[in-house]
Amino acid sequence: MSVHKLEIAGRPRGPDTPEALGFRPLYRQVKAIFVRRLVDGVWAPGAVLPSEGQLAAEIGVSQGTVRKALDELATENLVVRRQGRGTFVAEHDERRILFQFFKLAPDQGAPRFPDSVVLSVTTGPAEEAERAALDLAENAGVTRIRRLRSFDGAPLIVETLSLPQQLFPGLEGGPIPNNLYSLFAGRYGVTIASARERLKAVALTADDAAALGVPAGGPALQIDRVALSLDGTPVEHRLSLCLTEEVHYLSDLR
Amino acid sequence: MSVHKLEIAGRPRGPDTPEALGFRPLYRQVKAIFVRRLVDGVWAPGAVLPSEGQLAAEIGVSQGTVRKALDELATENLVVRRQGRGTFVAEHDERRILFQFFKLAPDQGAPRFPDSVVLSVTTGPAEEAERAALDLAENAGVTRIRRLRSFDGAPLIVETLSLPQQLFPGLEGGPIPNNLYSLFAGRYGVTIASARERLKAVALTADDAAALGVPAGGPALQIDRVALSLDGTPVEHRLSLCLTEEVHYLSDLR
DNA sequence: AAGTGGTCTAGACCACATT
DNA sequence: ATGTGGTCTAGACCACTTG
Repeated sequence: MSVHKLEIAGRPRGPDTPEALGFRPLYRQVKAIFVRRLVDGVWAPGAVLPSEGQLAAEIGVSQGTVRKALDELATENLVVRRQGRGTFVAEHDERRILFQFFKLAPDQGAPRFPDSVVLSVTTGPAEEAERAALDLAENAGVTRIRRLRSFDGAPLIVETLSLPQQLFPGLEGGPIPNNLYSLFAGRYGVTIASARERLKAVALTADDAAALGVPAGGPALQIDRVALSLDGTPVEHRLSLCLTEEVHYLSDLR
Repeated sequence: MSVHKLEIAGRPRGPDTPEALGFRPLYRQVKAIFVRRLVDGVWAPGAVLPSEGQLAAEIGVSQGTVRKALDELATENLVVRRQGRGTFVAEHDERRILFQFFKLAPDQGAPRFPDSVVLSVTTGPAEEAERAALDLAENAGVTRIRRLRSFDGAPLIVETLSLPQQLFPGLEGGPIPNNLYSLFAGRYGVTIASARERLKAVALTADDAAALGVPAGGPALQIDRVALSLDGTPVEHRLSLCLTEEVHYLSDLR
């Protein structure tokens, strides 16, 4: 059993607690403990967490406090709760990615995952834009993956990913699977937790148009994505160019 | 004081409760009561709700149950909670719209709200696409607003809104403010609660290009929005065409 | 000082899944 | 039957805002 230093030990907050540092509720401290376990891989994707009661007893708080911490993790899709079964570490299976990270859907028919063909994998020093997006040092290196993604053989997306070499060493050596986030988690212990996408409409360059097999100059949806890991570090930059004749990007505003 | 029929009166659920209808927690029933009050305008935008304790006493449940209902409403941005002050009905002020419903932001500089110039306001029978989007009957009428939106006089968006005449009678008569959602709430008692946007990259038609003051055929971001009211009814269809040279659409994936 | 939402606890019981 | 998460309650206390 591990030992944790909670800012507040037992029940009432002592008046000697430094109040200048701002108030931090117990359940957030507990949540931080859990996030740490996810980051460290103590709780690996797919695994079952101990029950609420066990966690409460271990850490020394009430079950309700553990519950509130787990509820927040569930809201952030880091954990999945299933009544009667238990609480599980979220996995990057195809379903989840389709739901959470892949917002392009066919105008007609059910959402699905495109096939991928890798066009090239290269390594080199990070460019200015990549360093900015990924928060890298000046001498950092990146691995770049360029690939074409299709529905039933019809080219849909041509995209270039930039990944920090330090985080994903040897990536350029092996095969590149279609589901990259699953690879990141399984081989490198890096869990993608969130992403921010910036969208523009652009005219296709000759190069990109050729890759997609369409005339140059036509409109394409450009998606500039930065994906963040569990601890908030940017770990992937991805520039996608999408043909949107029979496909759209879905954004729910709530 | 109003009277509510809760499926379960006191504390324990009797075994005679029809279980085939599925389980519906108390706090969701309470939440439904609150939503009804919002829909009916009993609680108008900007107003303060009674305190948790008062609501609990009135309805006959514990404060914790009221709290959970209010928490969900707060998550859905229907209500705003402020510690020490109270719980307020959410308003469609410019800040909220900018944060929740306007996802276009300048590449450089802080997010802001564009100016609008109304190009035309017309009424007529709903077309096929409008009926589908707004779930209208075959003989229903719509009011269409076409307007140009700009940053500092630089045209950014040309858009056409379609609104059910039945919901917004007389809309074509008066002036059209920049903040439509505020008008919907104030004049028609219709609160926009959520929206679904479908994005594509398209080539500008001669007509749209002329409105925007750019050459025809250039790329534009097409945003097809359907906005839903509190009770889930589609109440607005909006087709926007945006120049994204110096602006992007922001989408957070979490 | 008083009132509000926010946190934390302890305990009871319900719904769900598995054994 | 057992174990899990989910709901509901009651009460205490904390943090924040206002008079």
